[in-house]
Amino acid sequence: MASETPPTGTTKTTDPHAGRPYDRSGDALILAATLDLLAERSYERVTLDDVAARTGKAKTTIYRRWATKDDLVLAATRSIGQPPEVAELPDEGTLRSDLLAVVDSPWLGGPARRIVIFAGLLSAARSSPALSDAIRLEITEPYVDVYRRILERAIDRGEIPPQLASRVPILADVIPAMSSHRSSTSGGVIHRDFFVAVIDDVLLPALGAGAT
Amino acid sequence: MASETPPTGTTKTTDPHAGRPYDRSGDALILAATLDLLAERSYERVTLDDVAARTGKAKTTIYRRWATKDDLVLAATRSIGQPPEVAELPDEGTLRSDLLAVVDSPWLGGPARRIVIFAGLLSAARSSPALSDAIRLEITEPYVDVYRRILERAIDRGEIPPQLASRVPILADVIPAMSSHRSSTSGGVIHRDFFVAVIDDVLLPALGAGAT
DNA sequence: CTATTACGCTACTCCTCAGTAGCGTAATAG
DNA sequence: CTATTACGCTACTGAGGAGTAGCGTAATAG
Repeated sequence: MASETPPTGTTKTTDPHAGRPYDRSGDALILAATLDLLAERSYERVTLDDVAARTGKAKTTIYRRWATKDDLVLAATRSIGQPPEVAELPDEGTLRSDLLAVVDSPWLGGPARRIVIFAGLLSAARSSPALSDAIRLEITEPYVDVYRRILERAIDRGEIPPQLASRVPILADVIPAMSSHRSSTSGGVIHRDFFVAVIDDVLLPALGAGAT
Repeated sequence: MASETPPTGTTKTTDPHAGRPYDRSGDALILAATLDLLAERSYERVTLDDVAARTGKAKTTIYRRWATKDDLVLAATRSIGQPPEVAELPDEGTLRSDLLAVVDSPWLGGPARRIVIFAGLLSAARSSPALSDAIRLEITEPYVDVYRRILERAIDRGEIPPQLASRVPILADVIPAMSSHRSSTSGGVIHRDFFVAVIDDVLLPALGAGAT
């Protein structure tokens, strides 16, 4: 079922490869265009003809790589990978600057585009449980986890009193939740001011850090 | 365009009404079923055949009232009306109990169903700007406004220091944002504990009210 | 009673879209 | 060179779903 990578390049059934080779360079292009379209319209309104038109590839070529639309979207999801902050947690010295570092991360093209892509993935998640699981496990959970780890490290550093540790799990959700909600209700672009306000007016005060 | 109420009952073109009258009782049933379906699947996956099947009405009957699917969903949105708290702000004495009163409101069948209906409306909002505007103006904004007014009244009562007034607009969004996000990511039902945690671990501490 | 209008039903049209078939051509291996 | 396999293209199938036509029947007014 999961036919993401048809020929492995080695150990083919008959012949390693004779004939014209796969144009691997096109794959990234197709997956990126799929994500872009998903960010623009909802999952159900993205057609494979759209993807073909935008990439200049033939629809049949796309189907030669991914058997179904769901497979394509799944592969596009997987192509995102995890946020770089998972591998290397930002360490700017203070909790506030650490949070801003995650907000300002260029991952997925920066905050504005990142939010919109998340919204697109969210619409896709409603269409298939497999897709939903993949998005949750590979994208949203690791991302929220970055915030969680940053908050916990602030406790370790003594920046936050340890008795507030129980609030960390729910507070780690605040920035993603607020920005997703803002994006989906107010339709337009989200400015950096909004993220700053969430941090300064919600998150940090909830940790007793702001000037109450 | 807005053909919500075909015959006004008075001042018809030809005749006030001769013949079999409209079955008005069916309208509420149809709109309610539309909302239910919208809560179950996304907008694009709700078909008028579904609505017809669930209500026992004929699809043609539905089309005699609402010209298009969008008109039907728009009417269903309008049928929700505003939360009762808009007309009468809960006054339980403390900010915390006021917030819980809104959370526990039976509006739209209580918190669990309310959140799910909101999610359905959100998916509909992506399909038409007119629908999006109606949902925002008539549902989400009045609802958030209830939280805003409750917070402001807490300032008036001296429960919150007035210099935190600038935080109120963004804090009014916290409960709707967190619950929508939780609902759309974790798929399942939302328990009351979650709302309580948002209030006790996020909202109230951000106002300097919790035991920091 | 007749006239009128709504209802339910079946069957249809039209369109979009996922996925496929087949062909001519481009790129590689040997 | 030939053999092989991928590509782009056009054209197609088939399903699903919005919206419509027409008919027989139910409910009202007069």
